[in-house]
Amino acid sequence: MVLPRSFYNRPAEQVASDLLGKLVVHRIANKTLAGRIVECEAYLGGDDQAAHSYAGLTPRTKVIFGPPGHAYVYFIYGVHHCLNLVAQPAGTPGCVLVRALEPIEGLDEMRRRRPKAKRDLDLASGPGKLTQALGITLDYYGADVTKGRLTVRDGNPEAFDIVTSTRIGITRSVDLPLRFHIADNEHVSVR
DNA sequence: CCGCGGATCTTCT
DNA sequence: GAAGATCCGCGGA
Repeated sequence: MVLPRSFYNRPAEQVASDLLGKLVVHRIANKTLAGRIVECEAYLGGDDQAAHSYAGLTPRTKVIFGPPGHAYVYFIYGVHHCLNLVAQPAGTPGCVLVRALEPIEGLDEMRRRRPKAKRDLDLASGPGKLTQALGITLDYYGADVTKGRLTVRDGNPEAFDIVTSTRIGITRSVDLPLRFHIADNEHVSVR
């Protein structure tokens, strides 16, 4: 079942924690590419200086200030795309960076899209890797993930432990405990 | 195994 | 101008 918009209409850290175990599903070129979210990070409004929305409402960040349940995709270091899911009600910035997926469906196609991945563990174990593996680009900036080709769905209901830690790769607001990942999962980007 | 730097686009100072 | 929510290949230990 596709997650409803109400799922995202909550504080970003709550959405981030609850996104663990859910599936990111992309239908492209008659194929279905799907991965289980094993790691993500919340980016907040207010005092969170690491959040892109901290710069205010700009053409790039406007989707973060918009209604929940949409994709915020951006291009970084001239090389990589990163996928975020917008949380919290319209007018209140907040989003969740999807940092790592465990490949579930369409492995052959993912391998084709990530020729540099030596092992399946390298297919989607990082924010730039997973967008390449699933074929997610700026075309999905602002896309509604409650319908269409890119969606987020319920996963296997098996239980797992959640580990909370500080976020990775940022230089400001580094001490906030806003990174969440599934315990003992091999596909997490940094262990 | 570890550390360094290149890639080369977008946004902001 | 410079830095950035990254990844990969190279060289050295």
